[in-house]
Amino acid sequence: MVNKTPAAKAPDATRRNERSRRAILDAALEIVGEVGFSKLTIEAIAARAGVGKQTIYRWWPSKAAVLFEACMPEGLDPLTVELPDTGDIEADLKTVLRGTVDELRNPKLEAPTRALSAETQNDPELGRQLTERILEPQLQAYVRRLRSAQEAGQIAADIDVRIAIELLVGPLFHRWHTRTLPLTHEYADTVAELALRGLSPR
Amino acid sequence: MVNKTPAAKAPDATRRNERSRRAILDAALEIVGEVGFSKLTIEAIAARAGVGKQTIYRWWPSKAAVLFEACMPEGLDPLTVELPDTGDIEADLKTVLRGTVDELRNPKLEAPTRALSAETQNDPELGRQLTERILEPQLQAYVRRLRSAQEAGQIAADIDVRIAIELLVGPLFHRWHTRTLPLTHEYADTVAELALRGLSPR
DNA sequence: TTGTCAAGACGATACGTCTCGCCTTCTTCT
DNA sequence: AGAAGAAGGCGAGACGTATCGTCTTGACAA
Repeated sequence: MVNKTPAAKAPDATRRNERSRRAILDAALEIVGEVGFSKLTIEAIAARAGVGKQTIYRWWPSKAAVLFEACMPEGLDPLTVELPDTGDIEADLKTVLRGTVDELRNPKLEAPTRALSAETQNDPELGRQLTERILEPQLQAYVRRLRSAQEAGQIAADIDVRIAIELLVGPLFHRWHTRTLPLTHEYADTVAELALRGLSPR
Repeated sequence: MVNKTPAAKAPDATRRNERSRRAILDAALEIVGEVGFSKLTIEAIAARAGVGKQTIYRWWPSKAAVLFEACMPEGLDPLTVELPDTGDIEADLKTVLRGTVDELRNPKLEAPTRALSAETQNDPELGRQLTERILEPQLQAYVRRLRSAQEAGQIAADIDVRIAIELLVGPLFHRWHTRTLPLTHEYADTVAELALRGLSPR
């Protein structure tokens, strides 16, 4: 048996229409920015993209999956994600965390990003894919940079770098999720300073 | 003008049926636990609660609002939320963070909690209410406990306690949101230790 | 008398499946 | 090589179902 469900014949990806694919992704991004995720419907995407509904259902399992692909950087090799390494771990982390703040505050990305973040709570499989294809490559870049800092003696050698990462980015995402206080560069700097103080050798 | 929309006449809360209210909240919790938030419908709640749909629409603006009220502790005075203070800030924080981990891992609460967390991303007004009535009272308890630690010289006096809190709970919620690594008591302890190391006086 | 209540009818909307020609691409036959 | 199918994605939209939020009815309680 080839397919999990014998009735489900997989579509032939080699015959796929790239123009339609792009039109769908662009339409989804436009609409979610205009009216929000709850009013983003498959029918509206199809209408704006000038596409049949079946063309969407054929290639994506949900509107969240469409939005996910629409947010994916296209030709970007995940392995190219790299953090700066000037030798000064504090300066480098501040640079990166400030960049994260800028991305989270980017008005063009906010609607789809929040929609996807929300959707991962109720759709663990989507969350798994998002983690694997977007989050994990970035975390691996952190891992490499923090190991480098450990070898330089700037971070205690016995610290689990995965936990170190969460100490750095957790507070930023928490503030973004809860919208309690403004997410600023100053905040990123303070978090970097305090976290590094906790991570440095005694 | 009394109402924002003249046509909207406010219902008379004094004549409200408490039995129906409880049946609705209980039904909502049951259903979201069984089939998830996306399949939680107003019609299903009304049917299971033995209630007319209008009785739900009359008192709540959305299914998320119903779930929110269903998750609210009933007779609990928010001011009574208090963190332990044994004088040992590290031990106390570990106790509290372990409790948070236990709550986040509680199978009965997981479905509604994730659903509400997701909904706050796309509904800022709901997020505001959830922050005000659930999150903020707990944060205030943290503020009091951390100020006490500052007075005892266990935490640097020049640190913004709001940021200190985010350093403590941010990593926990980040792991809960992303489901990357297991959320355990050991993790809570490590976060408390590392964060406190960053917060302690130099 | 007034207003909530349970029940459910109602039109609107979006769902996901399907059917229909149209068109492109690949295969086969002369 | 060129013509004639064969296969399958495509745009369009009809279809039945589900849920939406509003509205109506009659019972009941304050």
